Amino acid sequence: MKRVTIRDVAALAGVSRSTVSRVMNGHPAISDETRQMVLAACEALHYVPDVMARALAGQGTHTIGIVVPDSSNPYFSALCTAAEACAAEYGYRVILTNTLHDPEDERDAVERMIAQRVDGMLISACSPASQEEHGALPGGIPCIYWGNNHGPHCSFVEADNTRGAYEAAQYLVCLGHRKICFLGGRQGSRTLALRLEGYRRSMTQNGLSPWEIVCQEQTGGLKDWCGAQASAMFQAGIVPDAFLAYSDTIAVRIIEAAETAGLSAPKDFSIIGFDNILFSRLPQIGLTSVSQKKFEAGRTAVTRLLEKINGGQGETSDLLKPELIVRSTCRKRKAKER
Amino acid sequence: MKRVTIRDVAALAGVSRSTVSRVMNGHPAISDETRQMVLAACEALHYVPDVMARALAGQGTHTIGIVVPDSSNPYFSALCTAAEACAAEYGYRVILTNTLHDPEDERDAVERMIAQRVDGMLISACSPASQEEHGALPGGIPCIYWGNNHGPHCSFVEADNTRGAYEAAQYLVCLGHRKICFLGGRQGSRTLALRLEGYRRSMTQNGLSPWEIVCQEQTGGLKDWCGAQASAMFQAGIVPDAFLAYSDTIAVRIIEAAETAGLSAPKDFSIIGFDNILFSRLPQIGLTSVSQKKFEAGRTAVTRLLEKINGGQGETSDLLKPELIVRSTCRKRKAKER
DNA sequence: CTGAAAGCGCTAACAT
DNA sequence: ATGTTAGCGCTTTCAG
Repeated sequence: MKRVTIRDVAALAGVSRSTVSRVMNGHPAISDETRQMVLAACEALHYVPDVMARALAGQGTHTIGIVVPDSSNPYFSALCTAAEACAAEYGYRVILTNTLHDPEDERDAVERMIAQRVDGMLISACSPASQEEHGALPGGIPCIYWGNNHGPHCSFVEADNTRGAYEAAQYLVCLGHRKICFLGGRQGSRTLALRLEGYRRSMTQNGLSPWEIVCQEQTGGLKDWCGAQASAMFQAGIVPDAFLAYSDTIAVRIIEAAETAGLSAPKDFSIIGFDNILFSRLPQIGLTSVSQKKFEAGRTAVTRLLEKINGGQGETSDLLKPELIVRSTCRKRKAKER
Repeated sequence: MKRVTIRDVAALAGVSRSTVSRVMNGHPAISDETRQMVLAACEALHYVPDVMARALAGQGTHTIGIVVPDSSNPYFSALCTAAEACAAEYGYRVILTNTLHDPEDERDAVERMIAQRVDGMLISACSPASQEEHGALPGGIPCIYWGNNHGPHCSFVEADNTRGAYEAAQYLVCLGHRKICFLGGRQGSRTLALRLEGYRRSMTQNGLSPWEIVCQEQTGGLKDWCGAQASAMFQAGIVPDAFLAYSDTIAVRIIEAAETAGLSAPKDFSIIGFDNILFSRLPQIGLTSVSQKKFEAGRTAVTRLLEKINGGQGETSDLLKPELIVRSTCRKRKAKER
């Protein structure tokens, strides 16, 4: 079955190719009669305009590129799905790449997106450094950064992480916890920096000392690393009053490690995660978590990007207010326990 | 920053455009000297060949299209991520669309993929009917169907659902359960049909009567629907010995509904899910599940697709053997309980 | 080994 | 209101 082109339609309808093109693009100056003819021909032939050719001829591609570290991570998965759905509403397609947290892959991905002539990009960089490295590349093509790992001078949509971490930490302090351990995140991540900032502010304000366990390696499985750290900790008999985990997935790993060591939350320690991903709400998990409003973030990012694509100028920045979803992994520490 | 084209490179290197093209494509008949020149020029200009133009000129797009019902579903999310990773290894990009289980969206998606000139497609259809409807469309472009909702005469990669369901049901029977309820799935889904087949075979073999609760509506949230069914059931005081849930996500909903009604697994009933998704392994869930080897499925599908793209003929079919992952949502029913 | 020229499918002035 | 004519950036015979 050969590809059906605009010529075929033109031939069948007995008009010129431009006329067909005009009909396809809703050009006003077309007689109703010919429009019918053409439409009928399209129908008969199952004609679908070739996006490549169209793009080449100067129209946009109606495609937006999404670059994320790992779309199987529920957090990104939600973001991507929301974005895809929102983009589809506006007639945009989405092309997706995972960088697996590798700055080199990230750079390649951005280049390939450009080669693909995406009309715009949604990027969640590995780190501000990696973002700045390829920041110049898009040259003109609109770009919104997702999450917090971006350098200065660019448009972004991010959750207010500092505030989220601060409020979570305050909550733990109010519950009477004093030895509060922040666990997880990769050194160099701005998200991490922001969350640590909120955490530290709370610690300082309450006269407590920060206790931070952060991954220094730049590649490899962060979750596994964190799980191992937690295990080691419990094995050594060290149990904080509470954990502020870098993410829900990490919180779950910590809880897992704890179970193995015969401990559990909230009995032996309280724990809060970040992101409020899908399974945190399961009664069996009931993880108290700082919610990032992923769906809203996905939509906002696409909306902003589309604004830019359609001529919007200037840098935009959306700071989404996080929300502490209280469930059942934290409990009040009684005075005598301290 | 203007787009840099092959002319710019040609000009800088002092050669013709064809020569640049040859270098870019690793054509053998090129003197080392000119190759160096050209490569240097590319480097200097940050030249990246335009994928659109290249596609238009007859080369493939090195893009594969993925059409799934819902990529935020952990099952598809895993599949997509595996596929994306595998495709990337071979230098292929991936473009993704969610159909949200709407046959019309599905058809549109397939058409758009064709318009995008994808070199091949991975499709997880809503139902065999919807697949057959657009089955003719791809006309020549290679296509692998994922999962079980495909009609006859097409290449596919699927898990052996019948066997999986059969073995799961047998396991429940061995545990001493007799009132075993199959809950979930959408009428018309072939996956459902296959699972039911396995379930029924086991029931019949053991002289038990099937008890099936299946969603008849063709759109809308399946998970919510199932949750509601389970709630209604518990509210009415009906509690099976065991559930065979259509999927893990549905199993979790059932468990949730149970908790609300003051019941829990495996105390009050046993339950097995399908898919062994990410969170089923969490100790807090510990859901016994029929594992679908999603990662392997993703890779196999891409591999087969690439074989086809590179000239492979004929229909392929991979039936992946499922595996029952025993965790802690099932228990032996004591004789006196019967 | 390299260049010139034709064309992939479509759009966008410019004519008519 | 419609047809004509150039390209868009690249590959690919076909000559040299």
